[in-house]
Amino acid sequence: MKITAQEEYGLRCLLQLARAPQGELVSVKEIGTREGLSPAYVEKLLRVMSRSGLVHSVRGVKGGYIMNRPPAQVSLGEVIRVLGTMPSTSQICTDFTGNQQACVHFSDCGIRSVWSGLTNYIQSFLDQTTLASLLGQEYAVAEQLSKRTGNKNGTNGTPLNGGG
Amino acid sequence: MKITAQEEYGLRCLLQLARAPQGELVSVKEIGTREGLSPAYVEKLLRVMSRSGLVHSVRGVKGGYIMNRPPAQVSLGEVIRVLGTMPSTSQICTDFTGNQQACVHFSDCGIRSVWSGLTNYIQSFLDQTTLASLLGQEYAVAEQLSKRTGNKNGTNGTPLNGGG
DNA sequence: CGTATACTTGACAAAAAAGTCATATTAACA
DNA sequence: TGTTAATATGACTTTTTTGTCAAGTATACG
Repeated sequence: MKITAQEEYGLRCLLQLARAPQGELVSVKEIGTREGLSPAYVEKLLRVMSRSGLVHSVRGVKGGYIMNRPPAQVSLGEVIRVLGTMPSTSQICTDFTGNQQACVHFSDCGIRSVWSGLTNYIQSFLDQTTLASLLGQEYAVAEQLSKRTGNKNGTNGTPLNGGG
Repeated sequence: MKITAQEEYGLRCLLQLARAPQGELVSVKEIGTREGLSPAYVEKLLRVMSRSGLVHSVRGVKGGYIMNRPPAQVSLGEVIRVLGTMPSTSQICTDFTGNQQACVHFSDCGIRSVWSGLTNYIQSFLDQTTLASLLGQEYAVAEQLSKRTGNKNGTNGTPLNGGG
């Protein structure tokens, strides 16, 4: 069970966009500097998200990337599905390289059921988490209000779980 | 988010041992045949589990592999921790190759908290699932009873989730 | 226009994971 | 005690994933 590099770094880059004031573009170079990643790599990750409509890009001098939807309306599940290789429930076992007979046709294959159960379980966690919540509740609220008050910069809130 | 090959195939091999009648050794060759995997690969996977005490090996002519504990007393979580590279909560971000400043010291790193929350969430699912339950409830019961009745062969039961 | 800045693209290089092989060791059994 | 069947091990090859590069295209601005 593993979080892939593409998911980890892709999410980091996306959060940089999520943190930017509404409507403001952020350049690849800027994100690279903030996250300590090479611009070429950041570019690659952003491109994946751009192609799937998660972010929007603007070329040319003053160009950059920007989120297509506000962070409160994007779930982690969506991001991970775009960046990663999370198997959809229906794909479980279809790319198994072993004995398909033993896997698909016999009823004593205990694997499919756990993997699909686990996958659903994880998806439900991810789908219930929005990017805004990752930036802290304060930020999420600030975002909602920003359209009215003009206060744009959320600093930090309570994390989901005090990890170390 | 990905289930690694080692986890997938390692678990399959382990389940073959779990299905074997109590006290009976199963050879690598036999497992390979049943799962459609090469003996060399099965060997490698079993070795990992052997070194960490999940299974026991017996060399020589009538040798083979056998579980160290009954399937009802082994959790999926334990198996996955042995086979895979699930990050422990404390490791989250320590192997991040980017800007550690941005990750560790700033409070606006929303990553650590989600990853550790997600990791805990997954672990709790895995820790609550025993190998016996993967073989179907009937089997789990049969196992418990086998010491008294001598009925050793559980066939199949209801999967956790009708995946496909 | 021309130039500087930024995204776009596909090919490539490096690293990690997956899977194989040859060889050594152990134990049963005739 | 020699043969056979099995595990043990580490080096090796292949495949996949990560990450880089160089050349191209679009846009702002002087």
